Amino acid sequence: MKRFDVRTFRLPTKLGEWTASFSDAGLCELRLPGTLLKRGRHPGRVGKSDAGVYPVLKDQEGVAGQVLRDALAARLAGERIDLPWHSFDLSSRPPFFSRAWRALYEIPFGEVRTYGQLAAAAGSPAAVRAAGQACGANPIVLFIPCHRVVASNGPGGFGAGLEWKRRLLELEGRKLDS
DNA sequence: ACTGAACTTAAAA
DNA sequence: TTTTAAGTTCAGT
Repeated sequence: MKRFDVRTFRLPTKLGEWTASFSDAGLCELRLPGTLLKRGRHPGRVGKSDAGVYPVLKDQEGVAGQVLRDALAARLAGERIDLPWHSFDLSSRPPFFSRAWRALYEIPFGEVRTYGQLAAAAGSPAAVRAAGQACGANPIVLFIPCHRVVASNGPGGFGAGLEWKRRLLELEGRKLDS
């Protein structure tokens, strides 16, 4: 069976240069400026920037590309914009992660949940640590809102750095504290 | 095949 | 306040 190819693009925004990857099935990765895909797991982990290696996503890259550009710009401007779940390509991911990401997607704009609540929503109430894993492994930052999950006692962690978690929550009118 | 760590948590020591 | 056990996945050995 032919393996579909993945095309990666840069997306310059008012908040730095993001990176997006598309497979034939849809958006399979969206990461923050200054983060790099760590092979296998932990996309979004901090690493050397690879800005410049990929072409800039242009309007003529197709509907999916335009939709993503517009949605990203809108979100960074504070608008409540979501992308349809079916536009993501989350194939071949471990079962619990898939359920956790789906549960993340269900968290409304501007609201937050704890890792415990996420684990329960994903079907395994005791898998709180795994919930953290799933957040860290989230391939589509922002639109699968792993930034809306905080620890029961504090802010919790964030692969790309807590600065980003705070920034993304502030875009939704939330302060990262408690 | 095992072990430890990972964006945790609640309860026990 | 510190320690521990728990569910899921992956990296390292």
